[in-house]
Amino acid sequence: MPEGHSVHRIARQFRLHFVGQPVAATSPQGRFAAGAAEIDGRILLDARAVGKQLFLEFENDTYLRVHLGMYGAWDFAGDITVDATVASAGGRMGQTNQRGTVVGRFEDSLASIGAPRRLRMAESERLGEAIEGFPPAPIGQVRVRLLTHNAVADLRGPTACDVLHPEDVAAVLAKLGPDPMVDDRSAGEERFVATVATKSTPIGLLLMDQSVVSGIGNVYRAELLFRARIEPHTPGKALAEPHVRDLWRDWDTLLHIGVETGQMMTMDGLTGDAYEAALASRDDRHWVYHREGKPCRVCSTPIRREFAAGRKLYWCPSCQA
DNA sequence: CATCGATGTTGAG
DNA sequence: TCAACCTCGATGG
Repeated sequence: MPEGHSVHRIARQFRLHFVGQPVAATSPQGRFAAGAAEIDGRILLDARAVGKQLFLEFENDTYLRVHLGMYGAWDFAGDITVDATVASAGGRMGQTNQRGTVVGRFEDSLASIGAPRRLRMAESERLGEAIEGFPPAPIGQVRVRLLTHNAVADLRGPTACDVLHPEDVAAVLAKLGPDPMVDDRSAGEERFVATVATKSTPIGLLLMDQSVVSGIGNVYRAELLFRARIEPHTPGKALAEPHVRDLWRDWDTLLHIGVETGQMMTMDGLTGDAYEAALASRDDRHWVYHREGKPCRVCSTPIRREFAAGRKLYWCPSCQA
């Protein structure tokens, strides 16, 4: 269940360990057999994320486009190294076995390693055997397996997984708003500011609209609005332009932090005991997200929650007045 | 063990 | 507006 930062980290993992290699593509689950056959054996040329979408570019103008949606995840195994930024952030992305290979789940850096925690016994045994050899046997419903001579990536549960050609890729990209990791910094900001200024839609919905800005999900939405002290129902066009610019720049900041740490760090402004306490609780490390009824960390007013477009929106009615 | 809900999107009605 | 998609961790009995 990633927001944009996770997908950028996945793209980086593909760049580090798969780009430049011929890739054997299969669909152990069978549901993507035809698509896998199209890319099977081709060299991976590039891996890029735009918002929550991942584009793997193969030879012959062939792209694999993946959107993880709500449940999707990539599992990497083989000679996958934990990069320095992950290690320094205390991330537990991968677990090294005796032979120096790593099995890591790439939903985000804090996810459990190697296998779901509640594997059936038979699956645990299979996994144990699999780690000893390479490649490991696929576990569960693997939509796509991408395999090089020393690394493997398993995709499960994606919302979207398609083989595309350049014109299709262009069409997808055309529908996406700016991504601070992709677009030129000021160009992205100008696009975002200009779009928001035309919309009467509440800013709380605009931030979730991938055609307005790419990569923001429900957590970052709530946290960005709190950090900016903006009332979520405010129409976009009613916001003062400097505030909209600040929103964009804060998204740029949080996204870069997220990509480097693998965590949705939104309380970097906290210090001392409050920060430690927040980090100690994995489920309560944000300003307002998932904190309905709890006292605002700034003013102690109970955090409010409502459904907006089918998603839970959290905010402090006092700080974000 | 059964049930629920989730960091998301699409398409039907 | 809402169900479907599809997976798994959290929760409760």
